[in-house]
Amino acid sequence: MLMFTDYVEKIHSAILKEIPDFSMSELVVGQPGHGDISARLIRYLIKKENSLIISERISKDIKNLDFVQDATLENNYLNIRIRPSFIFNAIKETIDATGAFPDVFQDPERVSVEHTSTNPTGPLHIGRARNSVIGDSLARLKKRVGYRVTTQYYVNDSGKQMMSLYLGYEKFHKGEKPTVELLLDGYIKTYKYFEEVGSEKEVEDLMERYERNDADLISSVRKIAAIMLDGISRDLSTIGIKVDDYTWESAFMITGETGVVMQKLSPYLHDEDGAKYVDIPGLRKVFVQRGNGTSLYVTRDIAYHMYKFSQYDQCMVVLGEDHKEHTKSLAYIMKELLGYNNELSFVFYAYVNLESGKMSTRQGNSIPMISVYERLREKSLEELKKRYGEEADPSTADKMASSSFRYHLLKYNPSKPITFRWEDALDFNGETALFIMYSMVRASSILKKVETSVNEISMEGISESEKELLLNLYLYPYRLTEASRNSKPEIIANYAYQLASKFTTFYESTKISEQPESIKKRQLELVKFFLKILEDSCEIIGIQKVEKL
RNA sequence: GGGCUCGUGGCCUAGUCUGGAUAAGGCACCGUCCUUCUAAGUCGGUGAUCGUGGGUCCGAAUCCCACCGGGCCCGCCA
Repeated sequence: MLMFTDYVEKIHSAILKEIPDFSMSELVVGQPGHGDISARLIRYLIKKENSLIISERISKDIKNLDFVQDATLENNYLNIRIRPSFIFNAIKETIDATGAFPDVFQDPERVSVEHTSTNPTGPLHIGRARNSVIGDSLARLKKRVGYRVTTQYYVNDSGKQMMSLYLGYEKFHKGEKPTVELLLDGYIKTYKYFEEVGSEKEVEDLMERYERNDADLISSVRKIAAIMLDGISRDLSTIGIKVDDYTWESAFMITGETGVVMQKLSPYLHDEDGAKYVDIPGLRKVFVQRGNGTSLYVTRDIAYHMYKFSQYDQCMVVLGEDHKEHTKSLAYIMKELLGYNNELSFVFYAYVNLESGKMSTRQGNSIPMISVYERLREKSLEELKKRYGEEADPSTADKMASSSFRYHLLKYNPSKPITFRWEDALDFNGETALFIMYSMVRASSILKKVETSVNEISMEGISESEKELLLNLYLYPYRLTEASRNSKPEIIANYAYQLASKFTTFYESTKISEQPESIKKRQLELVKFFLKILEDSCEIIGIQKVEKL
């Protein structure tokens, strides 16, 4: 829960005295051009005879509030300007007292955010990385607003893909030291081989053995999976992502949890040639057990969610949009058939495509996340060398690459497909992480170089660009709330850019070092607020702080 | 064929949930600004009947219907 001085709430209360059913959503905050907060009155006044009198009365009430500078009626909008000193102090008091704006109150709710969970059959490619980037930012966002968050990776080490990976190693590289490259090569060859012989029997046999708890096989497969998973975890760590919990899917088979699931579902099971399924209204049959008695993805996923529900109040899962149908079945089974009331929600994202079409690990035409990162890093270092020559700091290049990569995949609405283009990914101009980092550097630089001896802060002669910046800083808790409520970390990505942009406008219009002392003091404070809040939002979206660019 | 989803200047996007004041940015293009806290930047300009056609409404990019185009799903795969 976020704690801050909420002027919107105060205005809302004031309007409620005249219009008892006035909705909070009719208060528009931070829309440029029309006042800091605008009250949309039209809906409530349109049918009323005495609308003019009511709106005048509201206007008068609002003007009487101590924090309101001015309120004007235009086209059934009441445009309200807040006194800059009140916004300034609202931010300053919270930062001085707690070191952050807004302050946060720890929520007792335990939240699990599951992301990535890609089959360990190859290195992380940029499509899957979209999942990781969204998921990690979502987790950080939920944490920021006060939830107790744990991130989860569900390791699929028991399905068909995994068995094919194992088979590929056994068939094409047995005896060699298993590496990511070697395993991947075997995996691709195996799928080609299936096509050639027109049968997948070999892998089906493996799956059956696996589910019958063949200890040797399970341990061999896990060894192979662990090699791939290590690679994926390493890739994730280069972009600052660390997962708290890894849960191995095979665990639910070994411990017999899938059997428990079948037992609990038994009243709802139907039979079709020995295979078991449940009927879901509006959807089709959902099979939970094969004819040969082995379990299916849904079954194991149910077991996994039973486990998660025992530990968390709320479970969120980031998934590719192709899993939508699956999650409908899962949600129905968990709630309606098994009676769980824990909150279960999903964030779906559309795939990242190439200009040449889709990516596929099996077909070997995917772009590994790490190669994009490396290119970004090279370009960053190159640019740094242009500016600093041999003094260029390689660790800055790491931060530029990681931040750029994450921002590029996060800033879009997840439901929109992305076409990956190298020229876009490697662009450092415009709406990019670099612009945001650059504004951070400029602010840090001011704080290092400009000083003032006075303590009194004057609001005199505050400019439009300063007011704009101040207002946008104040908007942060509203954006956080909106982003968290809708599980949309991209709102914070857009906010950070907008904030950086407001700062840049202010920066270009004012030479702080040349201002009279009491104004300089105010502006230095403003720069401090900016840096504090920008860093706060950047922490969520994975943009790292640098001192020099 | 059925279901879901996306369609906003030449290109990439925000806004759509919760309808409301001149549709907000970036890239590219044209012009402007570095002896002054970092020009990866600034300021200004050109450029959009918000896929199409209907409907609801005082009011539609936003809601409803139909159609067109792209993506995804419709396995005893995951």
